Amino acid sequence: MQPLPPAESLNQRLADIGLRSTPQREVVYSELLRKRDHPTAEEVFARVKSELPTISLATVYNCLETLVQCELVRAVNFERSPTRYCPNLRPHAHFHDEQTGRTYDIDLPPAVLSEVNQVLPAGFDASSVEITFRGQARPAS
Amino acid sequence: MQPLPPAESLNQRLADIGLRSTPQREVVYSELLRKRDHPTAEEVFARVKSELPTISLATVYNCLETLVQCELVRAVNFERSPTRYCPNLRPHAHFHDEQTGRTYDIDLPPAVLSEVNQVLPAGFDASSVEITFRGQARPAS
DNA sequence: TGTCCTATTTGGAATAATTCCAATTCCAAG
DNA sequence: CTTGGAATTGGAATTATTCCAAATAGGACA
Repeated sequence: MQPLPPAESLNQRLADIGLRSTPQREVVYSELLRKRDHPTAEEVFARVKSELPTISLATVYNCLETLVQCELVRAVNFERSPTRYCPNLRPHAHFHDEQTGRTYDIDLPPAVLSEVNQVLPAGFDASSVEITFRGQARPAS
Repeated sequence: MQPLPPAESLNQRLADIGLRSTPQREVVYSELLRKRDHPTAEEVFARVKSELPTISLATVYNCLETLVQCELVRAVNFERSPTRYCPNLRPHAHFHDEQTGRTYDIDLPPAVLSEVNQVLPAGFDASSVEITFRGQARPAS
């Protein structure tokens, strides 16, 4: 029950949903894993160009969308700013620092998650819940 | 400690932050209160035109932004879809029905809200938290 | 190995929501 | 009245993203 190494798990997940493994998908995914600072598509694009100089922005968007479908990556939205991408698979909330714009992952204990889900009245069936804080961060770490 | 009637409270809030009361702001606000279905700016624009035929879309955006500053209205974002506006001042989460696109307010008991806020490590000071469910709704009401 | 078929990538155009801007218009105070 | 700042207006600009049609790339199979 160890997590698979990234490349393994990517190839596996792609195969699971009938998609191919490609250099573009691999590079985009490993870039997300390398620097987990919730980059935008444009930022990922800039970063992967050194590895794959001919990659296009459209492909970066495609790959990111594919990774989201594979459930290896979460798309995160703050207000109207560009979508950011996050390869953290543990249940977590996001904290958006209003001064710096930085985003932090906040682990969500199962107990809290289940209490949150209990606020839903009968007839509401949630497939996902997203919790987003905004404020000022001065993290110890 | 009764809530003030809407117009009162709007004029009050505007005055508090040094802004004027205008027909546009009043009409936009009362339209939000009249049909609380989380309309987009375009939808508000369409609805207020009968009352104020010369109002412009830019003004609707301005007014909505002003109401948000007054803290009489919350801006709600789902993924990348257009911002929706919500005049519900009670602490609540949003439930986004993936089939119909409809949005429901879900009351948040203070206990849940405070438990959610407790997941924040030291050094994280949240000014607001937004909880969004996605899924399928078949509400009793 | 070569061929074919389809998935994928690519670049550029198109779209959609929102913001910007400069020119009026509107008030409210003096 | 006049005047100064606030607010509104219409249209242009911006930004993130999606769309699209053409080119490329891989894998299956003869």
